[in-house]
Amino acid sequence: MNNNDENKISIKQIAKLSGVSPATVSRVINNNGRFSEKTRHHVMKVIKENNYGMNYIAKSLRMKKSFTIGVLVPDISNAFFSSIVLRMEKYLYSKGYSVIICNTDRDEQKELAYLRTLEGKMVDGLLVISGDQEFDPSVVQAQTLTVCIDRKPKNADNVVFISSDHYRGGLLATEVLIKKGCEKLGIIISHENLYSSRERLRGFKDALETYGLPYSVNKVIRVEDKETKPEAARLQILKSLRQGDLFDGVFAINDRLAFGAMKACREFGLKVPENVKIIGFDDDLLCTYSSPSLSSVKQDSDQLAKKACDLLLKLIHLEVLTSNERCQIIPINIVLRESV
Amino acid sequence: MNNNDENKISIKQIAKLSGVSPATVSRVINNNGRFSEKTRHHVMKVIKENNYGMNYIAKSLRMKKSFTIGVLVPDISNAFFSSIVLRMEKYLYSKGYSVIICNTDRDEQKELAYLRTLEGKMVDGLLVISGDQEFDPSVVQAQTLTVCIDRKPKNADNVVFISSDHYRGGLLATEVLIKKGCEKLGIIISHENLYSSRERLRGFKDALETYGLPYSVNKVIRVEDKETKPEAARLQILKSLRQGDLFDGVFAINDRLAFGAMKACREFGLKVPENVKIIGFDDDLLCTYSSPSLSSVKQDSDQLAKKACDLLLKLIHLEVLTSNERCQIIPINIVLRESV
DNA sequence: TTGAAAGCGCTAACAT
DNA sequence: ATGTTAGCGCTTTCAA
Repeated sequence: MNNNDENKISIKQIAKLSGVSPATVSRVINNNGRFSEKTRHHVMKVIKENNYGMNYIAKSLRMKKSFTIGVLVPDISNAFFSSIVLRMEKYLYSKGYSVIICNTDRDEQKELAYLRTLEGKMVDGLLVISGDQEFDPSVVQAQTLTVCIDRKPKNADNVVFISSDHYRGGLLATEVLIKKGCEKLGIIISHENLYSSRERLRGFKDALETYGLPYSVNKVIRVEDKETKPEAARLQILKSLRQGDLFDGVFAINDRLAFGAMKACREFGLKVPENVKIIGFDDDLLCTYSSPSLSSVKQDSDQLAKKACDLLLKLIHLEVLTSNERCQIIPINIVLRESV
Repeated sequence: MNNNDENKISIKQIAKLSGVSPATVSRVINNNGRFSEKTRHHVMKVIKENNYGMNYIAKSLRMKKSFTIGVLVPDISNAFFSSIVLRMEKYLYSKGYSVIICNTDRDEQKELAYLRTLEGKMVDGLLVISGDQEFDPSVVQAQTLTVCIDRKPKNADNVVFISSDHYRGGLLATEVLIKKGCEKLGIIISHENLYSSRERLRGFKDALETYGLPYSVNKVIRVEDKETKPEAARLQILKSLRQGDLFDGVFAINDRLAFGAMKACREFGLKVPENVKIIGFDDDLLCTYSSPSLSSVKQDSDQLAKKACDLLLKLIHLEVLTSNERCQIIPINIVLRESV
């Protein structure tokens, strides 16, 4: 199994060693027919013996296809994103594709620069996960196949869009709080220009309206965009509480914010869930292990990832997608725990 | 800014449009000298006007250099790994490299297959993060430059090794528990063939010895390798407790296990930290937000990532490394919180 | 069923 | 300072 050859061997050399032409070797490797069984056997033997490995760079140049997918993600260290990327990588690997990972940092310039690089590396497709602003397909070459996850494309025509039902998540989460008796609700939110954040907020507002609870701006607690950490949420909530802005229910736009909120309430002397009920979003693994355990809205990241990859592969194989396929909303689930 | 060209333009065409040769265009693009300022201006203008973008595949084939680094990681959805990968990607991007991410799933076959693919894609180097068994450099071509993080290379000669001081982490964590008065310690551990796990365990044992606490096998609570989730830890700890295996201090090999242990103790009626003190490893963001907050050993993932990349880049630039550089141990920190 | 040859877009040696 | 040319390793047309 030792592959310690200094110089990679090429198809040309395999051809010479096998006494056939490079074309035939290529046909054998790719199982393209037009060779005899006997030839196949012999060529394969030589390939094994010499530990030949395909040079995908040369293949890519010739075929204008890199067997590589670019994945744009704001920040891979985010638990939800990394779980999606994990799924994508596994699925795409099984289909013969590699994944180039691009942390955009929510920086438009970096995103743009990365797109240029990815084009230069001839990626066969783009998976765009979340990110500020709508994704503008005109910044990539028209032939660049793209699937957006949790991020609206500017021009839905050429780009596939797939998303969790964030609106419904916000709606149901808020409804849970209301049905548990909460009357003064707060929402804690960051990254408000994110499509998913806006949708969750919209769900929150609509729920309030449905149940006749007046929505007023002071119920929205905003956390600086660049501060997605629980600490920022903790401070903001504490500030609100100290200003006399009391609430008996909090919908946190994500679990990290929820953990920060829980801590703030505890520090302020409020008990969860007795005095204030809290629900988060993303169903982080640790929701079960906080005390009290945290209720949360769970996205089906497996399905999100798999569907996105499937659709991209269909595009790559030049299949025509129905308009239903080009825009899909994946249902969410509510997981109730002690915090409500 | 619209880049919606259907056909990418090549150096050859830029050359024709500029009235110079392809070689000159190449020189201008790569700033390789041997062209006049006037030519530069003109060529650059044509490049801008026609929205030329480098074809890195062709460049790679010619230069035998892909400006791409392969990153092998057991599971990117692990918080510690993803934070390292985030750092690596950012740093390498700033140096002009892209990152192909490979989840090995701790599966030797998948790892091997990926290595073949990466070689075929002519990656300029390999960053290997953790993983079972030692990394065997003989499974890759000799010229494949490799840096191992938290994973021992089988033959230290050709591969750079860089790791946190897991041994010291285990030692200090255990010491903290002992100094806080614990006398019956337990360690909860998974993935015991991981270099890092073994080192942490070794630190635990040595601390016990140093303080004259007899080490006996029943203090080691093992969690199935494939079950790294807190739930498995919770069940194992509960089982131990019910068997009458009481302890007043637990060192968990990672934070997830610690969270599970904390929950188990709570369920068994033990108070943390009054009855049992707990310390974890990795300093997950949520250590601060659990209740009680969790003490933990913090690895310097930023430095780990940066050093690993720096060393790899040095190898790529054919710099000779000193033996000190080829094997580095990064110090850890203990973060004490309520759980002790 | 097989082979010869062209060419993907780039760089680098060599020539001028 | 600039151009000519060969060739990286592969696939694919065309011819046999």
